[in-house]
Amino acid sequence: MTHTPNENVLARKLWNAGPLDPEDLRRLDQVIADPFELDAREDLIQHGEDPQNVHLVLSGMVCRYKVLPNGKRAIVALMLPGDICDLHVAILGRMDHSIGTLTDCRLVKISRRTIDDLLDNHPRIRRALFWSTLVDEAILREWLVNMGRRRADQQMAHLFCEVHARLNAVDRMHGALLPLTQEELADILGISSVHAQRVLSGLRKKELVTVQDSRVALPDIRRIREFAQFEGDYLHLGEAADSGD
Amino acid sequence: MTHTPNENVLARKLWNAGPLDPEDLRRLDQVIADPFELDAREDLIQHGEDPQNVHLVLSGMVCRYKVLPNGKRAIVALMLPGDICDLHVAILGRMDHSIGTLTDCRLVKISRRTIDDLLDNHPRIRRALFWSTLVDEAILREWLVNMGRRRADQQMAHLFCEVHARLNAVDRMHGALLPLTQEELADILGISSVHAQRVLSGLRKKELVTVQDSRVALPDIRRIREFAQFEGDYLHLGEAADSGD
DNA sequence: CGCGTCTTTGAAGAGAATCAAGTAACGTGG
DNA sequence: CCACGTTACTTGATTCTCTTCAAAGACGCG
Repeated sequence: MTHTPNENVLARKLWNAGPLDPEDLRRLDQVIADPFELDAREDLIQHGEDPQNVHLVLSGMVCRYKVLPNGKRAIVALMLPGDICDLHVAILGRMDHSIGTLTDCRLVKISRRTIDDLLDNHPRIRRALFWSTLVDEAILREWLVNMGRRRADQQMAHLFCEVHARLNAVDRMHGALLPLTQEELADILGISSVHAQRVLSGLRKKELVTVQDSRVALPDIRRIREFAQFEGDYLHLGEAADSGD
Repeated sequence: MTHTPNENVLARKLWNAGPLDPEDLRRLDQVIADPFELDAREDLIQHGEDPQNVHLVLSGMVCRYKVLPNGKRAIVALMLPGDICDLHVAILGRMDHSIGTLTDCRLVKISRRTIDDLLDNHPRIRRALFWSTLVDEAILREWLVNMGRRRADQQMAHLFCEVHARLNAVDRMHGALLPLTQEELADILGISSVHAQRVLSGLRKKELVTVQDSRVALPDIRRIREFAQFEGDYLHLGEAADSGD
């Protein structure tokens, strides 16, 4: 359907916003030319910094988080392959939160100059970047609804559905997702890790998820989507988000 | 300090992103030339629509909301004078939520064509619009933290502090804010209206807020900010957000 | 093996939802 | 002018979800 153009995850992600020209694709290939590796649980940027680079995820999982005065951590976004972590810094300046890896990652640094070039001289890419920012916002809105209005079990199921759909949009994946500890899961959902454990084992008992070495899989997408009241439209991925897998 | 350029609330808002040229200001004056009025509790756009216009708030208060299968409403954003309600539609297409007024409002419709013109041909305005989108995102992140991690009384106090700071950034206001019913307040905070009442009267008892005909005022900004653990940096307003009033 | 990290389970208690009544303020029509 | 309906606010009692504290089991690793 929306047949992605190449092996460049950034291009694949932005392709969801609409077709790009071969010239755009070449530019995007340059952008991801020089990746580097990072272990799990390392910070990319910390609150208050004013970094000169923007980061793109090629593989692995990265999160935005804030630490509260009482020491608790709130994870406010999950970045998957193809996601740009912090377009902010190119425009907003000082970081109002931190960014760190959850798993081992392959990443690319993009300079502010490159971002400015993409925004100023490549209208289709600019539009696509704007699109991805707006989608990020839509995801935040859904997380807000999720947190405020749903019980923890539905909320957790909803998160799984979302990650599943987002991974599908950049890379048809086969099998497992979410290499998260229960504490990280709790920090995303805004619940205690003890409760996260109980909720997760509840979902397992309902056979909505299976877990193998702290990796979650969804054996029956349709059923868990129904349970979570998951409506993928907010991801703005076209049919990709709606298809079972 | 950041002395706003004129009586145009859109220009004032965007001025927070950085200075604009006289030419930009003239263009923005054209944009808001033809306002219209709307009563409280009217929908501007509903979930699923694909509208041809974007809306700007000149006065009053507008909200984004989603309605859940169980009939409950979740308010996921508050738009104040100077805020553009739905840049989304110009880029994302189908609405994934609804937008409605909370109070009587003065608004402006902006056509998609105008938005495209601003984005394509006015680099400083484009940058400012991008800035405002990223600030909206930052606000959502803070709401998410607020909802997930703070007790309802701190959460409510935090909301009051935010609205106070945002109103100050476009228009030094004198006195009252938030003409909200307790049910609307509850729909923002993700709590029941009964609990909202108890929490509000708790804040009143602590003399952190005063209420007159369902309008909240903050008699001692410094004290309520401390209570709410409010740090205004996420609003990216420079000193405007930090000053008491 | 021992150590740390993560997971699992139990019991007690706080915060918020829900259900239920009752009060206050306001506009409307008789 | 008052009875009435409507809407918002207030209060109490009960129930539910989740937290906190505590401890024990599982797993991987030097």
